[in-house]
Amino acid sequence: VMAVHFLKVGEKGSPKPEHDPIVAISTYDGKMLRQFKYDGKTDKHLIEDFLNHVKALDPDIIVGYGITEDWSYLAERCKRVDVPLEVGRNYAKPHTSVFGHVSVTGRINMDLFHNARENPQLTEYTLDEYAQSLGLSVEYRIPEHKYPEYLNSSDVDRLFKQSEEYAKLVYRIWMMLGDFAIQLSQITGLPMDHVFTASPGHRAEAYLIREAYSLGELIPQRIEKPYVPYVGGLVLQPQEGVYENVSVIDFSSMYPNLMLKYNISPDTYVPEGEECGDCFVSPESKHRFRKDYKGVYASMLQKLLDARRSVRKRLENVKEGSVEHRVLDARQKALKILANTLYGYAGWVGARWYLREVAESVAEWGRHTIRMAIEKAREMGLKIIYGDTDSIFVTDGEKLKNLVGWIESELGMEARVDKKYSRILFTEAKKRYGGLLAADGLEVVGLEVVRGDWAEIAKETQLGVLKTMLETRDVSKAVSYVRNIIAEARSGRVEMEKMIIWKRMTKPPEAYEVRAPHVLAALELSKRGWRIDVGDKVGYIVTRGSSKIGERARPYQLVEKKDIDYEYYVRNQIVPAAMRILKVFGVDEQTLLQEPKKGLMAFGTG
DNA sequence: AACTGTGGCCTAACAG
DNA sequence: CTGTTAGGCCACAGTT
Repeated sequence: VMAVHFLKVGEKGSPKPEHDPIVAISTYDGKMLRQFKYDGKTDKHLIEDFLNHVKALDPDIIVGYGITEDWSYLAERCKRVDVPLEVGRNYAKPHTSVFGHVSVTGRINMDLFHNARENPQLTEYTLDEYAQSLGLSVEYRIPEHKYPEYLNSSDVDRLFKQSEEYAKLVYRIWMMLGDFAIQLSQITGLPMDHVFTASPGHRAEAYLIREAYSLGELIPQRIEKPYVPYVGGLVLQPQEGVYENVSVIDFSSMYPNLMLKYNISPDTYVPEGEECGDCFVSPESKHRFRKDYKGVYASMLQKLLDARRSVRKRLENVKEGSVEHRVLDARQKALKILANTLYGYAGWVGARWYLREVAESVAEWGRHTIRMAIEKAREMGLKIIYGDTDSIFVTDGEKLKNLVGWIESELGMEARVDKKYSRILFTEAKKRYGGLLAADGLEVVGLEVVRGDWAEIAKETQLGVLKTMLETRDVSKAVSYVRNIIAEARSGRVEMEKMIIWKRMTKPPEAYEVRAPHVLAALELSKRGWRIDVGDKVGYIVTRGSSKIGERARPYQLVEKKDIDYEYYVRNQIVPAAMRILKVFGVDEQTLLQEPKKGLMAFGTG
């Protein structure tokens, strides 16, 4: 395995291969750290040395972060300095293959960036942020926009050092994720360097192709089909309030198990007008699925679930932390992800095995199942607080076991008490609640606290309020807590970072028809030479003025503290976030907006 | 002509 | 994949 890092420096904005030579290439193979440096005149020699090193080392796997782009950068540089980019085993150049992946003939070319892109929690998608999300600690780094400054200073060695560290970091990450990639490749049949690049849908499809082949089934062509929406999972309306001792019953892998149980599959579906003597019939649309042979979906799921069961069994007898444990754990994770993907795959119009009736029937049987469970729970005298798709929130503890037993014996579905809340708060909204887990800790679902598009100051306030109310139920304490934060904000005693609102770009800035705040901020950035890509997160701060909010939203990099519109943050961020919780206790906005009492609390935080 | 309120629409982010 | 919530823009209608 060879990990590689390319150090590129853009004198004006992001580096361009047309005029910015490669400054250094660092490689690490677990033992040897190598670096090829710019000689001050041309990058011809460092590229040649690097290519010779690759030839000598002859790695099976080349791994990088953003290496897909690096190869095309290197290709352009090679053209300019007249060096053939022979890195493949047949001396071929890297070339584009499927899913936008770049292949190096004879070697496995892994781009960890594609794995990072799958993690929606990341905001900047830098290697450092990605490493941190995997639990690796990262020391101070020179930020990219300062590279040119360092390049022309006596501190240039720190830049080279950093590139070496990056190569080592990439290697370490590969050591953590390699097993998972190998397992995913083995199960799906996708080449290993495609598994991170391919979407979950393509991964499921690769596996289905294997399964169909082994069953002697024909593989459907990819044909454009009309998109017809269908109804999904059932969500119960919660009653606003605080509840004590609430248990959550979860159906385990509900959709996969339903597909298995009713043999729901494109090849077992009986179209309208055709005869079927003995079929499973979906509860609402009356779609029919034959029983006389097992469909591709069911047989794929059967294999996945059986395999996972046996892997988990083997895991019990393997020492934690050992290589075998790591490999097995990676395998059971890969198996679970694939099983859970199949329902989404069935409803994806681009899928070879797409059939709306399949996805529709799965959702129907899901709603049917949960309705039956709710009905039974009520019959048993249990109170239903809430439920979403495959879970029900129930009060009381005694009869729970009976209910779970009934679900397993009468509905033929696996279910278990997943968690217990000692106290839980519901707003009038679905998919938004917070509670204290009996086991330990606060859990927040759907509320602003866990959303990425609210300013930190608002999220922090809401978390404080929620915690206070769940732990002490002391309304006046929560109110004075909010009043103090409002006072601090109004006097500008809040860090600027806490005022940034982040939004992800889903198309290029010019393509938007509505001039929303983040769009205008993105346009301003790109006007100033920043490159804004689809998928990038744009951070903006609302500044003072009387025009529309959008026009006052400016990229946080360009805002000075004195320009911040603190009143906007009070009215549109802090108060709404706090009110979401406090409304439940009858507090109104005016109460929050009053001056804080000049008691100990008010002075305690100054 | 400027202002205000309303509802539809666009957009994003979450739950499962 | 669908279900759900929510903010802000924008066109429009009615008011001043």
